Amino acid sequence: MTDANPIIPHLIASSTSWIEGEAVRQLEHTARLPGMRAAVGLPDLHPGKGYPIGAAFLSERIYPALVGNDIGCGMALWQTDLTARRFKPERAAERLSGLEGAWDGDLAAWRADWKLEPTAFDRALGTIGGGNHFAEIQQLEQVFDAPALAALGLDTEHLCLLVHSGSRGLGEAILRAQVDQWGHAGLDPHTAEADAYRLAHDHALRWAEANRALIAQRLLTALGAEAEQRLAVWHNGVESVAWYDERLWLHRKGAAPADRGPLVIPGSRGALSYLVAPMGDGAINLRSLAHGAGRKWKRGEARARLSGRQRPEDLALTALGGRVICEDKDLLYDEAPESYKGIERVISDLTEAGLCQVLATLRPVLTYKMRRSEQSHRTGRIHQRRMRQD
DNA sequence: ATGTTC
Repeated sequence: MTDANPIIPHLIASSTSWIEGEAVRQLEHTARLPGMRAAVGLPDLHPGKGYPIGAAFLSERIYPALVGNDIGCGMALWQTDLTARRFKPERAAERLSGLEGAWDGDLAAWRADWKLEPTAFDRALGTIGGGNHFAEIQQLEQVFDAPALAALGLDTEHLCLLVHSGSRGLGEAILRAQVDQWGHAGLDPHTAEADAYRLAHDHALRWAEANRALIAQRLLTALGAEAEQRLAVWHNGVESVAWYDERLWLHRKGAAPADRGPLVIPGSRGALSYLVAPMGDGAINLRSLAHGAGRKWKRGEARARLSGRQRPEDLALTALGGRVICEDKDLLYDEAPESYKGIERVISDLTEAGLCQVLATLRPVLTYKMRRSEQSHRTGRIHQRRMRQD
């Protein structure tokens, strides 16, 4: 079911930027959905499961499948009290483990602080998850706008912590219930069904935000550090927006909001991240910016392509000198810098289009993705041995 | 992306 008179999607990328054909086809297909009013592909556009990632869509209807399973996924930045001069990455790495398991703190109090209802997925509160999610200690590298940095409460002496995670199994369950009941048809916003989805969606936004805060707290506790949150955005979600004289629904799928002040657009583990200030009125970019470098290779593809030239231990230390904790080999390869496009081009596409300016860059120092417990480590080896025999 | 795996 597609619209007879589709709107023309706008792609924000210079002519020499490489965008996968499949991603553009998905963008065009999505632009044909009924009620679609505008569609934009950002420079990190890449193929997703039916719908592209790195895109924003303005529509008369609400499309849960367009938001995807990781409702509320986003980035939050803290300034820590760790000083860059004294920080010892190798010692810090030794202290970081166990963030995959359930938090042993007072979950009820945490839920109350964040106005969360109990869910069947609360054991995952405070866990990073897989895919491109991470918690990363970063150091401000180059400052282009010192007053803006000071206004944000950031300084170059202290290390930052950037957390990228989402709503884990909760968002997945919300999407699955929608697709089971309604397929991909989308919801009329003036219905009880739409109200029910919005309620669950908005709860997942808060859950995801609370998750990022608890991840930060657990990591900082392990390091004996304290921090204050400076920036927080989500890049998967749908919201009601006043668009000229209409009320429409703005879907962001791997698209950062450009209407909530400065934000960090992270590169891969082997690249700088960019602290940017959005610019412009948001008309051509649907009030959205890229959410990262954008995947170049599909998940599951990287290990075969890379393992001949890079061993897992090579990937544990990046070109910029950052350490990476990731004891899942497939994940380590999938998230290797080579699996991603260059963040520099993504940022220059945005700045050349007049959509943001760079305030500062941040260098990755220590990235935590996942540590295996002793027990699951053994299980993993047994599993691998059995697979080899098959 | 996913208490991802039957």
